[in-house]
Amino acid sequence: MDETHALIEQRRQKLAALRARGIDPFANKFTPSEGCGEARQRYAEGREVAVAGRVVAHRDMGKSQFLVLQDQSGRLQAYVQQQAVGAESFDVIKHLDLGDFMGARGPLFTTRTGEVTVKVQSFTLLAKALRPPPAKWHGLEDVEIRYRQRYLDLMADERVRDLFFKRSQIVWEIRRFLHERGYIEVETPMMQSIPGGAAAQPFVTWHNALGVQFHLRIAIELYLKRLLVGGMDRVFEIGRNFRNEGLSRRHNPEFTMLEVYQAYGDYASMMELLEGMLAHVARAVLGTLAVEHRDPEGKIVRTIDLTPPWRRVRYRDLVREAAGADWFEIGAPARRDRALGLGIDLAAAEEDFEVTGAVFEKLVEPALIQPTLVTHLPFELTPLAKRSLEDPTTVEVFECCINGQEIAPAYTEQNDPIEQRDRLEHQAGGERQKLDEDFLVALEHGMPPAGGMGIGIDRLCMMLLGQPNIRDVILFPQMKPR
RNA sequence: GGGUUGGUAGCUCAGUCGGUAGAGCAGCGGCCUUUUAAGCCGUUGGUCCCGGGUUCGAGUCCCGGCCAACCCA
Repeated sequence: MDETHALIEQRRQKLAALRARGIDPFANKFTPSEGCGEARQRYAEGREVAVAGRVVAHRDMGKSQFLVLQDQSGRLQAYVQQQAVGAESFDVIKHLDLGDFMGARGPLFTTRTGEVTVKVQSFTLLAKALRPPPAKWHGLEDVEIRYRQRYLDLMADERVRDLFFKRSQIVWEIRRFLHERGYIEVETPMMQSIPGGAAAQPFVTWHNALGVQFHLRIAIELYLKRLLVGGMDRVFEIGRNFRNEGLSRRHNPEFTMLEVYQAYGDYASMMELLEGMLAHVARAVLGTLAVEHRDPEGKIVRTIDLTPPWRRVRYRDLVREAAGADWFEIGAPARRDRALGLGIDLAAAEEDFEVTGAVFEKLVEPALIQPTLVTHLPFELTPLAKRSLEDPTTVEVFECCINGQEIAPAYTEQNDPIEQRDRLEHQAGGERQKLDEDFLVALEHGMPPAGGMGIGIDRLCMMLLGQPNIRDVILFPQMKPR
């Protein structure tokens, strides 16, 4: 970031030299006939093209030069001969820097080595780069620069570009899948006076004109349910949630959530929706339902099979497998002791169900690599779901775990306004958190029975794209300010 | 918050037992009209993260700090 570095100074001098020769180093416009990658794909000997891109390679051969231009569609080599453009223009090309943008016109041909190339007849300098690009062929290794200056990471590493193109496709295919099934996409407030729908610390902000405190939303849920009340039977929203928590390999304070609600559905219909959706997305974006995760050396470390139907298993059965078949018979104090004996930190677990929850989180969830729908969760964990008719100590809920992480919880949504009020009051524990009265009033107007689901898009992308760190699927992950 | 590892040229990295700071790439100059990690010749470039200490002498050893990654909480 040194403003006076010699390399930057050199480029500034080149800029001044270009201007002195009457050349505008930042042209207003150049209209390509096609992308660089497209020109290469649609090769025809002698076809005239106009292409533009960043200069990512420059090979000076004396009286001729090779450049490689890169744009979003790919790369195309450009060949410039002195006799074709004249000595003066040739000298401009000769002193181009890596990172500069240029547009070029000319016919396509194939070199002796088989490379599709545009033979430059004329060119336009589009943008002079005043700073050198980071690396030529090893990509960018400094992770902090990769995240803080993601544009450098993107220009240096094709794999990173591909990753984020794929993320975009994943979100696009989710939207397509839901639209095709009659779900409509909505947008609801991110600034809420009473943040609800999850148990998490919110970010606080302030509205000057109203003179009131707002919170950034921690979940979308309560607003989408209001829309169910209003008659929007199939709705979804994809958007940012904010939770005031620490950062980790799998937590970013702002993260993208899909929430989807289906009137006259339940948690079981959400299972089918989820299985169908992820199978569709994997097929469309990856071309397979067998998602391969590789280590840095390229060796396959695991393969996740998304072929429906997925394993369905009860919460209690998984806990018994991990913590002993008699886990639920031994009593709360013994459970606590045994959990500690299993090496589980119970500092945050006050209630008995939280002890079991810690066992699930620390021992069960990380082992669920293949897609698993965990059902019959204890009702204490989820105040917004309906109780199971067959076992009232559980709720009609599933948590979908893949790749050792919870990817999606889904409920049969609570639509009894009286029971809902009881549950929320109990969870709020008196003064600690204000109730969203407006939501409860909405429920009193009648909400159809419904299935609802939330999917963490970032974690979904981690799973589909084989990335172990959430920051590698978020373009600009949260960093401590410098 | 704890543990581990790391911080050296614009980038990627070496640096042995403590003995005057290195390579490749990039840059600059030269040669080369089908190269492609082009090649060949020459060359510029350093607060070795910061501050102390030990020593005749510290990139290297010791102490403290900052920053980062990973693991744990």
